[in-house]
Parts: sequence; C-alpha cells; structure tokens
Amino acid sequence: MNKEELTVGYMAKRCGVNVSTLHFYEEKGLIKSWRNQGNQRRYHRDTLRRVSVIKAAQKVGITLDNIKKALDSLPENRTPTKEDWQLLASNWNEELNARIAYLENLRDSLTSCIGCGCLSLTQCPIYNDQDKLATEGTGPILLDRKVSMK
Amino acid sequence: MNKEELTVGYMAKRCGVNVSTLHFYEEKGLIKSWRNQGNQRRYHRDTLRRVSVIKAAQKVGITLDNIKKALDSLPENRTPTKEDWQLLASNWNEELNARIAYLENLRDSLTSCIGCGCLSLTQCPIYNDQDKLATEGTGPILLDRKVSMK
DNA sequence: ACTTTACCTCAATATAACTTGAGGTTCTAT
DNA sequence: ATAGAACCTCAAGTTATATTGAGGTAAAGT
Repeated sequence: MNKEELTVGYMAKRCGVNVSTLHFYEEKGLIKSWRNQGNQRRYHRDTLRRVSVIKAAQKVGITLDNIKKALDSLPENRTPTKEDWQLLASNWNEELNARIAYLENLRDSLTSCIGCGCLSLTQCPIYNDQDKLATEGTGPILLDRKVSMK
Repeated sequence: MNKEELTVGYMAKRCGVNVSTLHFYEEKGLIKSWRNQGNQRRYHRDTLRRVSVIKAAQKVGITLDNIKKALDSLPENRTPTKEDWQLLASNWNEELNARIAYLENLRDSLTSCIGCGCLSLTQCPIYNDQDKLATEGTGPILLDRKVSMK
C-alpha cells in the first residue's frame, strides 16, 4: 500500500474504529479523504492522528460538535505542526481539569451527603443543587454543553 | 397539601426535573407512586431523596439501569435507613474515584502526547490505547458499561 | 480468470434519557 | 359554578453517536 494513501480498512484497524465510523466522521466534517479511480476513499497519514485525537477528546467528554470546532482551527493548507496540536491539547487540558475538579467536588458531597441521613432539605447540597451541569442536557454526564471551547 | 402525599408537580419543582421525567422514572421502575381518587399520582416524601440520589448518581456518570439496580437493593417494606443509603453512597464513591483516576491519567498523557509531535505510532499512548473504556459503547464518556455495580 | 475480500451508497435501526403534543379529566380557587 | 391550572395516557419526536443491512462495484489473491 502506498505510504501516503491509506485505505479506510487500514485506517479503521489502526484507529480501532469501524469503517462505518470513519464514514460517519467524514460526513460530519471531522476528517477528509479523497477518492481513487474506483471511488474508494484514500486518507492522508495525518488522519490517523486526527482520529486518535478525536477519540482522546471524546474520552474527556467533549462532543463531536465541539471537537469539530477545535479541529476546524487547524490549518488546512499544511500538515499541522506540533504547536498547532499543542494549542488544542492545552484547551482540552483545561476542560479536563475542570471536569476532574467537578467530580472531586461531587465525591466530597456524595458520601457525606447521600449517606448522612439528613433530611434537612434546605441545607443538603444534593437536594439543593444549583449546578447547571446537573439539570441541563440529556446524556449521562454532559458536562460539555456549558463549557466553551473557544 | 397533605404532608405525606406529594403531587407530581410539587415533586418536580422540588427536585428540579420535569413532570414528564418523573413519569419516565416511574415507568422505568426507579420510583413509585400510588393514585388518589382521581387517578393522580401521589408520592411518599422519601421519593424526594430517591430522585436526588438518582440525579447525583447520573452526575457521576452512572446509567439509569445501574442506578435502578442499586436502588433495587434498598428495602421495600420500610423507609431506608441511613445505613441503607450509606451502602449505596460508598459503592458510587468507588466508581467516582475510579473515574477521577481515569481522567487524571488521561490528562497526564494528553498534553504530553497530543502535543508532543511524536509520530511513533507504536509508542504513543493515545494512538495505542488499550483501554477498553475508549472503544466500548456509544455515548460521550460511557465509563459506566465496564464497571460492575454489585 | 475467477473468487474472495474490501469497498461503495443510502436508508433504516439502535440506545439512553428524555421531551412534546394531542385529546381528555380532575382539582382548586374565586 | 365555573375558569384555569394541574393532571392523565399514549404515541411520536429529539439528540448524539454510531451500527447494520441491502444491493452493487472494485481490487487483490491464486
């Protein structure tokens, strides 16, 4: 296989995703490909990295929409440099820290509060949760909705 | 309103959820109610706590299915005691710690790896992610699938 | 050359966790 | 007594993130 023209099957295997997922990402504008004579997708080697970054970001809980926004900030005309990627990474790192802090906070109230036996509803932090994150959105964690991605 | 017979509207307001959400939780077996003469739902005061706990657990990323399993372990015949709730809390606390550890781990590799400029695909922890959590399931974070709830 | 594997498109299905809407009933306040 | 708020059921819709399947084409192996 040409070193610079990766097939979707190869991409999928290397990235640990299904072929259909790559199709899906392409449809969503997260990755790009060109076609060979027979209309089959071909990927640039850089796309491996892109997909890995998508997966890493998802683990942080960032939605595909937001990942797309971040990736859109990468240069189109050249292979992204180390600095380009580092900018992304540092943004997500902030997110990640915020999420960790949030979970730590939650943990601290969880044991002390769920198990506390208190029924003073006006005081209990779990009953009286002002946290927007708690009431917004649809999915399991959904910290994402409220966090700006710049 | 009778102190022991809460209406869905009141429940919804107190818990910060929609009425439809309470219907939904009931349908899923997460909460219970009885009906008054006119077929309207009435809730026991304990249900406030139940719903709060459901929401707290969701913030940790636990799915409704797993929350249900945990709640099912509470006694039906009596109001759950402090100890009953504490047992739940400590299980979820473990989950939470695991998730925090996971995110910390991810954070540590994120900056060093996404931004590192390395293209040694055999070594980069983001390219070569053996973590089951990363490749399973469908949602944003989905740490849940793999974690047993006992 | 022929077979098998990989690829293509497009539409439908899956899952979690809800929300919305239509059409109708019951409560509550004046 | 009556208006308006709150409630009821049941079906369909929503969002994110894919997966699955049908029907057909291209490429690769022998």
